[in-house]
Amino acid sequence: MLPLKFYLRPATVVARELLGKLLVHKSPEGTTAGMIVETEAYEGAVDKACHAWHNRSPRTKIIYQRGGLAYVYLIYGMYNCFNVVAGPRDTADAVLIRALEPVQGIDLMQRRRGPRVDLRNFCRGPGKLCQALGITRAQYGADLRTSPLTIEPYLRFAAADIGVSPRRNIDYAEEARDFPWRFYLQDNIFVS
DNA sequence: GTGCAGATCCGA
DNA sequence: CGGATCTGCACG
Repeated sequence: MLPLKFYLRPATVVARELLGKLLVHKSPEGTTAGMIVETEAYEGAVDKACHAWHNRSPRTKIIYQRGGLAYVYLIYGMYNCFNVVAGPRDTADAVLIRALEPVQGIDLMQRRRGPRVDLRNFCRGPGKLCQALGITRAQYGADLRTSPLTIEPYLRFAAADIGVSPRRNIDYAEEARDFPWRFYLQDNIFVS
């Protein structure tokens, strides 16, 4: 379990430090887990790409809660995306988990993703990893320190191993489009 | 009430 | 490159 303090920092800091951590989901069907290899930070105070930017709605209210909770939303009517809420209460920070390296529960991931999908594509993309781990909006608001959906320490990487780039698919976000807030493990084949 | 765009994925 | 499929929000 990561200490609460880990989460009570800006999304840009948490996004970097989540790399190499283990995302674990203990579901009724079994346990699946993967190492976080790609993240994106969203900071609502200054970030037009953030769902909570000037927008406190039933869907986004969790982003204004303290860090360490799960923000899960439905995208394009079909896929779930999983975020880690960051920062203290009344900040609008969140970290989108974009890709995992599968670690545990490979068989269950295969069943959830389909028989023809190969290991490399189990968790390469925010929608795919939610499907592989069985994460849905039922986990909206889950406390990542006490619920079946948790994040654990796993591997540590040096700053030189971490790549930085603009975020994906936010062309609408004007100047925020170019913020270098996507973080990933260089040379990891599971990065999207 | 209606219309539309979205932090995606898959298959042609 | 287009279609799937649904929700939140703007508009009126």
